[in-house]
Amino acid sequence: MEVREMELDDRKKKILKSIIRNYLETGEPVGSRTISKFTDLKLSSATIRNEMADLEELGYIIQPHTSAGRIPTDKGYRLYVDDLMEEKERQVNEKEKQVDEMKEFLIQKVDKVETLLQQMARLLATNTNYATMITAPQYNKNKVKFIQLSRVEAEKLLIVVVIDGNIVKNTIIDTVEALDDETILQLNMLCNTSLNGLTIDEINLGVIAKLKEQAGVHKGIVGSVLDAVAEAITVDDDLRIYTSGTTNIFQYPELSDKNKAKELINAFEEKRVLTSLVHQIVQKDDNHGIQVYIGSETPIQTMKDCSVVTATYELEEGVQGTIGIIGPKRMDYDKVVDTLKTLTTQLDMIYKKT
Amino acid sequence: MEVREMELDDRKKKILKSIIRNYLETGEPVGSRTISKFTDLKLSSATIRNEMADLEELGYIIQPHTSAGRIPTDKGYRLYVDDLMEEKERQVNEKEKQVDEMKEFLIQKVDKVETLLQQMARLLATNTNYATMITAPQYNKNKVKFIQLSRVEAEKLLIVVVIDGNIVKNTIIDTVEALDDETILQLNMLCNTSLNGLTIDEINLGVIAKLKEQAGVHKGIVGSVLDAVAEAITVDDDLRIYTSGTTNIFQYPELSDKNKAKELINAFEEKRVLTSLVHQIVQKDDNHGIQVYIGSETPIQTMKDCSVVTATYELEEGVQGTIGIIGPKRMDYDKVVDTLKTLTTQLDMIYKKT
DNA sequence: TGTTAGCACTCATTAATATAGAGTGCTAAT
DNA sequence: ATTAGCACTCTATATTAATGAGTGCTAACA
Repeated sequence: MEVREMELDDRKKKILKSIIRNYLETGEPVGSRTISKFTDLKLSSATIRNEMADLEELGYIIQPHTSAGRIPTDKGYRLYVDDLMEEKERQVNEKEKQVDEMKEFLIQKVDKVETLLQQMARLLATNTNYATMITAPQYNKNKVKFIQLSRVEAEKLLIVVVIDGNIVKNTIIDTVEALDDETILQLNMLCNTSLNGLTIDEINLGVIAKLKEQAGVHKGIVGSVLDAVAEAITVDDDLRIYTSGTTNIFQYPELSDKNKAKELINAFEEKRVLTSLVHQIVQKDDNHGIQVYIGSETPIQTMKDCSVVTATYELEEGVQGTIGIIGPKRMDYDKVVDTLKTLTTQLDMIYKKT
Repeated sequence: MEVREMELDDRKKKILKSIIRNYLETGEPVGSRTISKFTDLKLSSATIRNEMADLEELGYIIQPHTSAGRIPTDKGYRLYVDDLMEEKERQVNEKEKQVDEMKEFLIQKVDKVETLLQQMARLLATNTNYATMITAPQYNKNKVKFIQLSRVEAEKLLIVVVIDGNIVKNTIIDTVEALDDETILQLNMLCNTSLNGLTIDEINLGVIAKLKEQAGVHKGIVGSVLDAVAEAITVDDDLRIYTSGTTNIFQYPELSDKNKAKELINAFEEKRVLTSLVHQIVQKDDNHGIQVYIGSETPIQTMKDCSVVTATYELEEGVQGTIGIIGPKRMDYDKVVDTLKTLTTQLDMIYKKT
């Protein structure tokens, strides 16, 4: 047997691409005869068989069992996504239709971001037939715009914080003693003068500690108020994840095994599991930070039989969130990436203009 | 053949009860021999067979196929729940343990009601092995306590509404023209004097329309502000449903058929579907409004193969919500009812005391 | 030297068949 | 009224056989 470096020449690539394409559609192992007819290479099945043997040796495809066709490995998918996949020449019609449908959704008065996100998730899910998730925007880089304290009961204080992007957060706290109007006014002044313009990150870091020290006569109250402010602006970022179409996974036999399905759907229900998909730091590129995780590449163990595609969206400067699409490894990468691009672009346009 | 009214005598009841008990445990059709040994009636299987034939004729049980045992019909379950079911003599230990576990959860500082509800749902789900849902409290009967308008940007107005139970709702609206401090002050006065103390229902009914008419110089702005207030207090009550353990249904073969499972889980994901389970008007009885829907009795079509048990809880006077447990028709009714009673009582205690 | 036809072989899927067992309904005896 | 006994039904399970898709390898070919 001749020992030499095996090359992934052009023909092999074409064959691999055909195999993957075919598998993406059917979900069945694909054999040499199919490829022989499928491609324009005019090669006999026997030749294809030889090439396939090579591709298997190179680790791009694998046989589920001895006398079956080949299916792509994670490595194969990776190559496909990185090199082989072409921007699909989708009919403009379809694209337009999709965008229209989206606009229709968006035009319905969605004052609450939450509603918008839930609708987006649903739209994406029905459009792609995969499971989707959208995180609420992270505001940590945004600045506090306005703080207001007001008494709602003798010993209860309402704290409202507005941050860039006009996100409102609030808490009600118990004050140990009743506060008179004068004190509340002072507290208001203090908070606004010292916290406005700071980002949430900055506030959490240490400003509060300093402020507490500086607090004069109302030391105790200032402390608890500041704590409450800090909490109000930090809390619950991890909870706000909207999902949809989780039951779409039943469409894909390779995922709808009872145990797998249970685990997967569970992950979607326990949304905190999904947080590891969130892009922590979003580098601004024109690709909307699209990332493709194939099989075991994904950060979530229970999704090792899936592929995950994530993108970032930006409602306003600095108000960003993550969109994720989760499907079988044989997901239609072209379409998904394309859809995500369209969606994020669209969002940018709609919201940036306003 | 003798024609006579068939009686559901005591022995038949005992047998029916045994059949159902047994079926609840195993999920398998139960045969005459089993019952013959299971009960203390000291009857032979042949006798049981005769009785079973009668029970079938009466519509309480049915044979899935000719040579199988019997399973209860919805009518059978209904009789069981209404008449045959006894307060199970659960070991106090277990009950205590359960409550303790619950308290442990509750003691963790759960300032946000949402977090509490989500945790409760989860706790219930793991405890019962069924799917659970909890609605956020409805506040429609509660009164507006406090309204505050403040300017966050030149032409943006923040509206904060606090209602009984210290629920805070807010919106930001665009004002057509910039408002000066004086105007805002006036608006504040107007809202507070005319809306405070009214229930949400009342406000929605017609107060706003009247107010708009009375509005003097700032007619336009008053209108939009009031609309915003109305919207802030109405919005999103239907969205706030927390679910957990939906994948538990996979444990029950009769539900884990792919299509059924898909439909069911979907219903849980599209939470609005669940709203029909909410008790619209809660009559105050010591049974916590516990209701049992068996099979086709349930208001939700997709759950016609399930049973649903609902109860109401009350965090504070007038702040009520619904808890639902959804499982197979052969759910452990005793345990579920019992658990719900314990939970709601416990909630009442914890929150009423404070 | 790369390509192809041909053939023996493997293995999953499907269908066909047999077997075992649970449970019933009915009859006749107690 | 109750029960033992038996023939009968129907599901579930295991066994076997048949089918066919697909491979790897060899030898012939351009």
